[in-house]
Amino acid sequence: MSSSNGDITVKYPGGKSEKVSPGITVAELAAQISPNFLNQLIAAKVDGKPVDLAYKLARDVDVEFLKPDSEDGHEILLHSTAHLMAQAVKRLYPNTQVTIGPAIENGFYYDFDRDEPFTDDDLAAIEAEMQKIVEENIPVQRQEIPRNDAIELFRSMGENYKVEIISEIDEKETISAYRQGEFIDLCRGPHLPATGKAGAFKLLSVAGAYWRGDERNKMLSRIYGTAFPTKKELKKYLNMLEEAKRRDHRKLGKELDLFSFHDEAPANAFFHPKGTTVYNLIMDTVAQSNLRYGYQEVNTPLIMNVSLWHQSGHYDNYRENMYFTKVDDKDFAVKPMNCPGHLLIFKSTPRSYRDLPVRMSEFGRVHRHERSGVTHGLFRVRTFVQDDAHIFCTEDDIQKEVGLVLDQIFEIYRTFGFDNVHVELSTRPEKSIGSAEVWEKSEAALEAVLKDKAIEYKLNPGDGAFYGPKIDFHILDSLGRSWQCGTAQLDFSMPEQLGISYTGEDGQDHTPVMIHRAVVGSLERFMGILIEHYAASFPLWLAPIQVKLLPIADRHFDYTDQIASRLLKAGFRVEVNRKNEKIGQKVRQAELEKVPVMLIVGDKEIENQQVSVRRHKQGDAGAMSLDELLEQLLNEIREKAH
RNA sequence: GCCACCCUAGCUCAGCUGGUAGAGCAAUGCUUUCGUAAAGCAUAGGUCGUCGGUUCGAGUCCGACGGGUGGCUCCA
Repeated sequence: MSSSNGDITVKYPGGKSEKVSPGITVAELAAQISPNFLNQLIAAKVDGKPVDLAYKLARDVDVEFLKPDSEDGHEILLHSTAHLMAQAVKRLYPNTQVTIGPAIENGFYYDFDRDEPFTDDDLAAIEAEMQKIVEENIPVQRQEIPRNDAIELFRSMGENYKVEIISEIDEKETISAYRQGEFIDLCRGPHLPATGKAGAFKLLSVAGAYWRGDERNKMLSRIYGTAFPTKKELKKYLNMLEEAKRRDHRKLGKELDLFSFHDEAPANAFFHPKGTTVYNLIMDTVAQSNLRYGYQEVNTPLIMNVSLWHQSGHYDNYRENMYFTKVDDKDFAVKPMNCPGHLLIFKSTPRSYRDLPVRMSEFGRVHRHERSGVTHGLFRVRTFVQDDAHIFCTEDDIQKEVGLVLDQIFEIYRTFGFDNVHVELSTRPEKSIGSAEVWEKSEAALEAVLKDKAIEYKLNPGDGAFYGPKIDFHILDSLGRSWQCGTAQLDFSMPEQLGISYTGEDGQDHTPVMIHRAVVGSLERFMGILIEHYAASFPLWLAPIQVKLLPIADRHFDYTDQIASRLLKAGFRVEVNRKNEKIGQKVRQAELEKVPVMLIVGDKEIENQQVSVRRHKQGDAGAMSLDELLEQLLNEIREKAH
């Protein structure tokens, strides 16, 4: 589509355009602006498609130049660094087969097939070899190869995985490979123009991974790494990883005596007194809120006859994750979810439309047998308590009820210091039950709620549960990590399955809609998230020990005890440090324990009938009377200040 | 479940190529009674995850089991 004089038109994102001769490469185009500009580029997008700098323009196109600090550019940088690593691996370990090596969020990986899997100790050598290849500054060249030639090429190199991949590529697609020196890899591209363009990189870990993620396939050896345009950015990322490690709830949980794990009950948390305090505070916060939002709390058995689980469908769909037991020769199951129990309660009495909506909540302990390799601290355990609830209502109530659920969820997240929440709406999956009409209606209802409340959300088409669409809530913690916690799911299936009904205005029986909802989800997991979010420096209202009293010398014990007992009576969680230590050491201990308020008591305080206040991480806050302090602290707690 | 790595005192960790355990912190005792992130001295504490094997001899080598850590969707 070139113009009459043979030139083609190139349009840039800013709206500017120019005419150039066909056949010009992206690099040449950039060089016209300035050689220095070209030097900053690593690739480009032509008509929205990422291409190499060597890409030749043949017709009128939109061109966007890519630097490595853009999102698309960074992805290319990561991908090229993966190739760089593969080249280094092939140099060091020639009888290794390469498989795939994509860019991922925050990094890249490459899977290798090798008799001897890689260990952490190999990483340094591979990194050094990568650095050498960067210094060699080898040009990276794209080659388009006819299908059969490509198969022949990779077969002759003994790269059987590549051959397998090629044979699965769509007939219509062009097959391309990228060569850098002696290394050639099947790849769609684009890539950096030369290895010298690689930024700062680091190899992070090795892991096993199945070929194509399928556990029936061979286990390959995967190396993870990351790369950034500059050393500074790499360092920033590595610091963030260090910070995450420092905040790891498993580490802090042990250090601060919150909980422990034992071989006698793998992947099940034992909460110590301090951990139990935080755990109960989370539960109380939700329970209080539930009351305000019109929920009625219930309590259902842990173990129920297996027939119930046949009825609910859990036996067929969830059996692998359930615990079973035999009592009096009858088969029972330990509940993995609370819904069937709630349905039994609903069913236990005749219900009228006047009773709806029924909002039934339970802090229900569930047991799920997670596979041994997937458990992780408090984040993934085999028994946990859900702040579960089920709302039974009519189809017309859906919008209003879901609206209330949303309000409550946002309110509670704010209380815990999470202001940044992502919302996702998932719609009908391919495998689903229920009529198209009901699905449309309920999806529309959920969407209407979100629009009505002007909540931004991401749509996940086809990601809903088989029984209904859902809204998921992800909170962002202080390190910017995202955690899925709350959920609101519509369910048209289970009420019918268990035969629950209410009498309508028309005197007929109707099946109510059920909304499953959880705010914090798993209390265990939420506590883990909270620990990492606050780095265990909990706000006053959540801290397991709120006030630590630090007498200067033994003769101050009596006055200290008086203060302590007054604080206890006012409802505070208090400890006194009676060790034979200097005040500096007592302060240090209290700081390490992350106690929000330290009270130093000595001769001066006794004489003035005061306490000297020190706040965690802030330092000396001066002396004041106990009454003054109490007012301050009680106020802070009432507001649940962060 | 699968792959790699790890398991030594309450905690964090030393212990080289096998010769039968060590530090710091914590704990306890004594001295000290001290003003906002570590006082001094002393004492006690481990069948080196469990079981089996190799060896004259195993924390150390081999195997099984238990527990843990990082991974196992992100498709050349």
